[in-house]
Amino acid sequence: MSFSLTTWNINSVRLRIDQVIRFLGEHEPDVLCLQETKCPNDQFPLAAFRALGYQYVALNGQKGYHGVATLSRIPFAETMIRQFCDKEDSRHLTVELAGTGASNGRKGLRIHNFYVPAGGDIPDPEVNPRFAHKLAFLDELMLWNEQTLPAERPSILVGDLNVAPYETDVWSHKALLNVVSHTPVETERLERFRQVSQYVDAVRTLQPEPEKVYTWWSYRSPDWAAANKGRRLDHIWIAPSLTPALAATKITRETRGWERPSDHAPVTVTLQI
DNA sequence: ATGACGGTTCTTAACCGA
Repeated sequence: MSFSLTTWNINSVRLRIDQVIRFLGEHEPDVLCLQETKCPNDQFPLAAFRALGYQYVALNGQKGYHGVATLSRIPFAETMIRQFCDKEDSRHLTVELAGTGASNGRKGLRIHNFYVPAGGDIPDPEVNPRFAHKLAFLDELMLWNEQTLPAERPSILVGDLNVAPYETDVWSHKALLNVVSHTPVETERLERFRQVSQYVDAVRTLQPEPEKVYTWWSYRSPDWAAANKGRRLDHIWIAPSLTPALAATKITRETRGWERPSDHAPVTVTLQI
């Protein structure tokens, strides 16, 4: 059976609901994980998703900022939200898919949806509290990992991790070394977390370095497609037990060219389970 | 070539994103 999942930082789900619906109609992933929904839960545009068969919805939204949502054609056995850094912000949501575990003695498939703090402008935690928050969030992810033991159950970790970890994840490694999202203190933390948790970077498995791979292009670039000064900030990591099932990954760059787009492109993984 | 932008808010300027 084929299973596909898309992660997309939509930068306001209400403003871009028509684009989300268009994407779902064209690509039909089984599960969609959104970040930066910027939408309180009671204002989430549920009807549009239900009409396309995404009946199962888990929300962690707040007003104005951040916000994650997971929409699915497969029922959930469980949903979980964890707070990070003792803040009330909406940056995490885990769902466990029903029918993927207990009946045959296995642990169910969990999907972890994250929106890691952006980190502000100055890459110095001493003078920039946002960067300090980002580093603390990445440190806390390591502790979270020890409780969830992703190597021991089928799981997928996705989201806007706001870090471009490898040299060919940015348009210029040299130019961005001191730019938030690609500084060594961030990239080393993220890579350490991934390695300790034993997650496999699905996109880089199928598009290994040194190929340049991006998922985000700044709004400020006047000709984003020609300049192509992107970064790979959005990620899909799969548990080691799922790697034999990894069939395809796709970054749908064309949505960045739609009218009034998100600055992030959707990233999709397909597994043959 | 980190901005020439774009989102939200008890809006009309401030804040945040990355």
